[in-house]
Amino acid sequence: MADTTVKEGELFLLDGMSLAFRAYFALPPDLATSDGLVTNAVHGFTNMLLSIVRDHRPGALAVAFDLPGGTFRDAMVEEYKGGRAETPQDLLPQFDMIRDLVRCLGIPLVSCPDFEADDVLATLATRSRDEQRPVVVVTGDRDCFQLVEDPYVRVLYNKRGVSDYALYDEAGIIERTGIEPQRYPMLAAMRGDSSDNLPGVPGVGEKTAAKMLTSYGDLDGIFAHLDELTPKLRENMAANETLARTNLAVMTLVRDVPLAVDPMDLEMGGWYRGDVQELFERLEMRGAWRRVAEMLDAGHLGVGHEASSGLSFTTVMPERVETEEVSITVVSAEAASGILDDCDGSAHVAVLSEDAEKLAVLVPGSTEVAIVSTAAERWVAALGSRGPVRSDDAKRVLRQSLAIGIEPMVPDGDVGIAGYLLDASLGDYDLATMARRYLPEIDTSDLGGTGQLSLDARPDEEVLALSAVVVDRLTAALDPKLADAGLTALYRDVELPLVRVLARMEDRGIAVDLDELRAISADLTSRVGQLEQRVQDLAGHPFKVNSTQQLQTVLFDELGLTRGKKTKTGYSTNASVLEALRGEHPIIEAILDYREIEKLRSTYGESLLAEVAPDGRIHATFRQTVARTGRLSSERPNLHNIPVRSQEGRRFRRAFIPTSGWSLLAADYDQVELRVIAHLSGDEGLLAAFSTEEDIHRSIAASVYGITTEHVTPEQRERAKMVSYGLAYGMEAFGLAQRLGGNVAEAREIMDRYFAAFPGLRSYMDQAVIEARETLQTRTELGRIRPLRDLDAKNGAVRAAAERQAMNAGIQGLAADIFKVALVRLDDRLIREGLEARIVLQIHDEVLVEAPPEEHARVETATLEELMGAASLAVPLKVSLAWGTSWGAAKG
DNA sequence: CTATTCACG
DNA sequence: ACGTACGTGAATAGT
Repeated sequence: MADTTVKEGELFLLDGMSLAFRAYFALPPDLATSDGLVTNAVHGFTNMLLSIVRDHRPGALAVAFDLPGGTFRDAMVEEYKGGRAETPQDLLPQFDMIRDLVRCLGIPLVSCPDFEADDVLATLATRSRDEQRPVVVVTGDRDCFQLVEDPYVRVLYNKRGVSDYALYDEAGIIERTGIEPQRYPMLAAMRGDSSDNLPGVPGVGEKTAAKMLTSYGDLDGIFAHLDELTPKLRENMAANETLARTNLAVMTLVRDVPLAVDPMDLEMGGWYRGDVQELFERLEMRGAWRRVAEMLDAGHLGVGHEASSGLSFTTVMPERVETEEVSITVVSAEAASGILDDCDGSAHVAVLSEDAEKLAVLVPGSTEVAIVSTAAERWVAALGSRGPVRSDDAKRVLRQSLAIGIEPMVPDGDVGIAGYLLDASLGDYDLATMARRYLPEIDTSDLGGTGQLSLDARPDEEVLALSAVVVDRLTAALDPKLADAGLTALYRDVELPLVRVLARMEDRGIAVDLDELRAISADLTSRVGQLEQRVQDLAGHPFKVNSTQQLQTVLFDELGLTRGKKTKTGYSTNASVLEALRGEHPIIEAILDYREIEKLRSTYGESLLAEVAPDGRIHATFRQTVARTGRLSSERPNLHNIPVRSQEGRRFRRAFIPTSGWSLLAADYDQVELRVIAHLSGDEGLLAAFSTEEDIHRSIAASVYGITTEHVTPEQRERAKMVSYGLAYGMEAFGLAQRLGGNVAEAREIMDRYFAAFPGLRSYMDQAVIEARETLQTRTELGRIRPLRDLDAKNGAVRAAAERQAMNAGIQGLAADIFKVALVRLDDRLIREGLEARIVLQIHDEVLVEAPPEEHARVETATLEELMGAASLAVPLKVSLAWGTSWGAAKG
C-alpha cells in the first residue's frame, strides 16, 4: 500500500521546468496582461505552489530550473533538444517571471550550468537521502520516478492540469509502471518518451518493457537472452540495441552535480511583501496576489518583511451583495431542518460538494447557509423528503438522495440546464462559467477555471456556501430570461422532470454478464495480436499499426500504394480510403480486419469491463447539456454506441442483461426522424406513405421510381432509404454519390426524382433555412432553440454547413423532444402504477426497461402507450417492442 | 491538448 | 473556389 501522506515540515524540491511546462499546457493562453504578455504558466505555477503549501505544509522548499545554454546531454543524442521538443515562444519569458516570483518569496532557486533541473533535483534528493532526511520531489516529469527510494525520497507527480497529483513511494512506482524505481530508466529507454523527444523500440510499450526487465534483470540481461523472445520482438530489440543503450544514458539522472548548496541549507529566506505585490500587479494577476497574500499572512511561507492585512470573505461577492451579510453557519441537522421550515416548503438551494460529502442548503432570500453532512441520517434529519431543490447540478443532488434511500422530487431549478436551453452552443455550464456569464458584477478573477467554484486556499465550506449563494442569484437572473425566450414550458415540463428520470436510470444502472464480457474481451485480445502480426509481416517490418503516421509511411512510401484524401497532417488512412485500395495489396484487408477487432477490444472490451461497478452493473452518466440538438449524451461509459452493425460487435449486446430472474424489454420508435420530416414538411406523398402499414422505404422507393411497390427491387429500396436519411442532414449529391458508390450525376438524378416525388420536402428544407437566417437560430415546436450564428458567415463552406445544421436541427430536435417526453411519461407511469420495473437505458429513439415476470403485460402496455402518446404528429408514431434475456436477444 | 479514426442514432 | 451528411464519446498517437 502506497504511503499517501506527507508529514508537516518535510523538504519539498520543485521541478520548476516541468511544472512550468505543465502549467503552460493546462491553462488557456488568454491569461495575459492587457498588453498581450501571456502569463498562463505563471498563473498555473502560482496555483501549484499555493496548493502544495496548503496541502502539505512543507518545512522547506526549493525550486530547480534549467539555465540557458545547452547541457551535457546535447552531445549524446542528435535529436535531443534540451529535454523538450521545443519551448513555445510565449512560454520562454514566463520562466523569468516564475524565477522572479520564487526569488521574492524567499524560496531558494537552484540551477547548475551544463545540467538540467532534473539533475539538480536528483543530486539534492540523493544528498538528502544520505543525510536520512525525507524529501518530496514535485514534478511533471516521469524521469524523476527513478529517484524514489523508501523511506526517504518520494515523488509528487503532476498527472495533468495544475491540481491533479499522485504521491508515489516505491510501491506506488511499481504499481504504476510495473518496475521498481531503480530500473525505471531502463524501462523508459526501451519505451521511449515522446515528451523528451526520444523514440523507443517499435512494438515495445510499458508492459512489454516491464515484462522483459522482470525476466532478465537489465538491458544486458535482455540482450543476452534475445533468443528467448518472440521473433518480432527479438528482431526489433536487436535492431535497436544502440538506441536503447543511448536512451538509458540520456535518461539516467546525474546525482553528483557540483552544487554549492546542501539540502540542510535550503531554508526559506523570508518573503518581501512589497516585491511580491509589485510583481503580481505588473502581471495584472490581482486574484492570485490576494491568494498569495493570504498564504503569507497565515505564516505558511516563513517570516515576512512587512506587516499583514486581513481579507474578508465578502470581497469575492458582487458589490450588490457585499453589503448584505451572508453568514456561513455549520449547523446541526435539526437547525437545518428548522431553517427549511421557515420557507413554507418552497424550493431551496442545495449544492453538493465535489466529494459528495457535504451539502450547502440555502433558503432563497435568507442570509444563512447551512452546511450539513450527506451521511444518510444527517441528510434525512436536515432535509427529510423535502423538495424541490434548485441546484447547479440537480441530478447529482438527486443521485445522492437515491444513494441513501430517499425518493427524490422533481427539481425546481438547475442552473446548467437553464444555461443550456438559453444557448446550447456555448458548451460550458458549470457554476463558475455561468456566474461569469450571467452575473457580470462578480469579480471573476476569484472564480475557478472550471467545475465548481474553486477559490484556492479557502476552506471548502466557504466555497460551498458561496456556491449556494451564487446558485440563488443565478436562479433569480435566469428564470426571467427563460420566460422571455419562451422556454419556460420546455424547462419545467420536460427538462426538469427528466432530471429525475435520468437520476433514477443512472442509479439503477444496467446489469452485465461479467463472464460473457470477459470471454469476449479475452477472445478479441488474442485475435488482435495475431492480426497485428499479420499486418507487420505484410509490411515487412514491425510498426505501430495504430499510428496513422507510421501507417502512412508503410502504405504510401514503402509499398507505393495510391494516395487518397488528404488530412491536415498528411494522407488519410481511414476506412473509405482503404476500401478503395483493397485490390492493390493484401495488407489493406489485413489492416481493415485489425482495425475492426482492435476497435472492439480497446473501446468495448477493456473499457466496458473497467466500468462495471461492485454491484455488477454499469452506471453510465447521461448528460442533458451537451448535444446542441437537444439529444442526450452518455459517458463513462458511452452506452449510445455499443456495436450493432457488425456480427462481431453485436456480441457485446448479449452481455447487457436484466436483473436476475427478470426480463428486458427493448422498445424503439420506427423511423422517428423520417416521420418527423413528414410531419414538419406536411408533404402529402410522405404523409400517405406513412398512413399505410406498408414498408416505408419500399413505398418511398415506389414513388421515387414511379412504379408500384411490388416492383421495387431491394437495391432501389436501399437507395431510397439512404436518400431519406441523407435528407435529414441536408446531404448533397456529392455525399450521396460517395455512399452509393456511383458518380455525382447519377446521385443527382436520384435526388431530383426524390424531390419531384415529394415536393413538400424541398420547400420545407428551403423554408427552414430562410426562417433560421432571419433570427440566426432554429426553434422546435416545443420551443427548443439552436443558435446558428454561422448562417451569415462570409465563408461559403462555413455558411453551407450552418444551413445543413438548420435543416437538421428542427428534425433531430423535435425527435429528441418527443423522446424526452416519452421517457418522463413512461417513468412516471411505472412509478404511479407501483411497478418494480424500471428504465435502465436510453439510446436516442430506443428505451430498455427491465421487469419481473409478473409485470410483463402491464409494462408492455405502459411502454407502448406512453411512447405512442408522447406526441401527436400528422403521422402516427410506430413503436416496436421485443422482450429478451439480454439486449442482444431482445433486438436480435 | 489536437488529430485521426470509428462505434452508435 | 471550396467542400462535401447531422449529432455524440472514446482510444490512441504525437505535439
